[in-house]
Formats: sequence, C-alpha cells, structure tokens
Amino acid sequence: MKIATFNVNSINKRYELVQKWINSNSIDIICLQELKTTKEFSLLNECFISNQKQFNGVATCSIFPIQASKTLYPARAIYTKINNIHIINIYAILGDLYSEKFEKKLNFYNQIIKFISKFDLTKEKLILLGDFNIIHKNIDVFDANQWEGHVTFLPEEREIMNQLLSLGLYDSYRELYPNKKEFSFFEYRDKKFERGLRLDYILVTKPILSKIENIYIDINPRHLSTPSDHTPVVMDINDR
DNA sequence: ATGGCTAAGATACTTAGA
Repeated sequence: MKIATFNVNSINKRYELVQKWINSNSIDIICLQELKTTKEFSLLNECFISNQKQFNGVATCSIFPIQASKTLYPARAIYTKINNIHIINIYAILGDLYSEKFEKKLNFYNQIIKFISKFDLTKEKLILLGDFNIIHKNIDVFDANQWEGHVTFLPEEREIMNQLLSLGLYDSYRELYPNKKEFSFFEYRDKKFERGLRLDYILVTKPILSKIENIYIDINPRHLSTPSDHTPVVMDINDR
C-alpha cells in the first residue's frame, strides 16, 4: 500500500499533474496540502477535505473507505482512519521570526501533540505526515550555516521535531536512509535546485515502521512544467 | 550580497509562501 504526502500549492493549477502522478506511481492514499481553494475536486475513491478561500487547505484521498474523519485545525490539520490506520495530515503554519505567527505555529504543534498523545503510540498504527515547515537536522538543509536563524530552522522548531520523535514516532525517510541528503522543497527562484529544504515528512509509529518496504522523495514532478514548489514523499508499506 | 518566482483575489497591486 502506497501513501504519499504532496504540498501542491493550488489544486486548481495542479489537478492534472497530481492525477497523472497518482496513476503513474500507483498511489493508494494521498495527503495534499495548500489546496488554496474551496472549489470541489475528487481524486481516488473518496476525499476528506478541510479548506478555505485563497490560502491553506488540506485533503486526504483514498482508494479505501475512510472509516472515520475529523478536522483538527481548520484548513491545516485533518484526521482520518483508513484500513485501521490513524492518519493525521498537516500543513503547519510557517510563522515569522519570533512574531505572533510564530507563537501560532508553536500553538498549532501543541494541539497536534495533544491529539496524538491520546493514542497508544507503541501499539497503534499511526501516521503523522505532511508539510511540517520544520527542518530537523543539518542534513535536511542545503547549507546549515547559511540557513541558521531562518524560520523553519530555529531551535524551538527543531525541538518540536525532537518532541514528536520522543513520543514514539519515527522519521520514516531518515530511519531508512540515515545519510541521504535529499529535499522536498526548492524555491521557484532557485532554478538550479541548489537550495533545497526537507520540510515534508512521514512520521510513523513502530507497528508501521516495521512494515515499510520503501520510501522515496520523488523529485520528478518538480521538473515538469508549472510544478509545485514542493515535491511528494511516498511510503510503501506491506499491508498483507 | 541581492534578487531572483508563483498563486490568489481583487483589480493591477498586495499578501503569502519559506
């Protein structure tokens, strides 16, 4: 079973690209961020969506029935239960440097942590994925020295990621590939793909981690015409 | 070192992204 996270930066602009990418990669569950519209759309068999006009917006779409669903934070965080797996899809607030928005970002994560803490993370199958707008470690940024002091890479943000992992979540990509320096985001202005960031993560509990067959960041969509500035992360798990 | 781009919404410029 393949589950993916993809910040599409407008589903209006990217609908065909996303649809084709889902088909060519045989994706079963896709978690989208930055829909940027309230316009209706459908992908796979069914979607659970929380959106708003112009900004933000998240959707989880699946070929399997969505057994339960809940909005945790409007247009930014949704919970779905699919194949008895708890899936939390987030588009974290970016925040400005130590501003009111930064406080909101910390508060956003506190709400997420509070929600996932209700689950027994040693036993439950749970996936927390999406655009975290956090760079965890030096290897997750093109140049740690150059990016120091920038929002996404502040000590408080890196500590949030530490906190999530201390709860019993694992960074699936990093668990499988401790030394790979690949990124899920490049600014549009960075035409040479020299200044990448890893902002999109798939965190999983141990019962999921042990079933991972493959995980990859697919850079290919980033090279298509009118791409998103993010590129998808895909996890293949053995669900037999 | 700077500026470089893209998208949405309301109108040709602003806000936001990170």
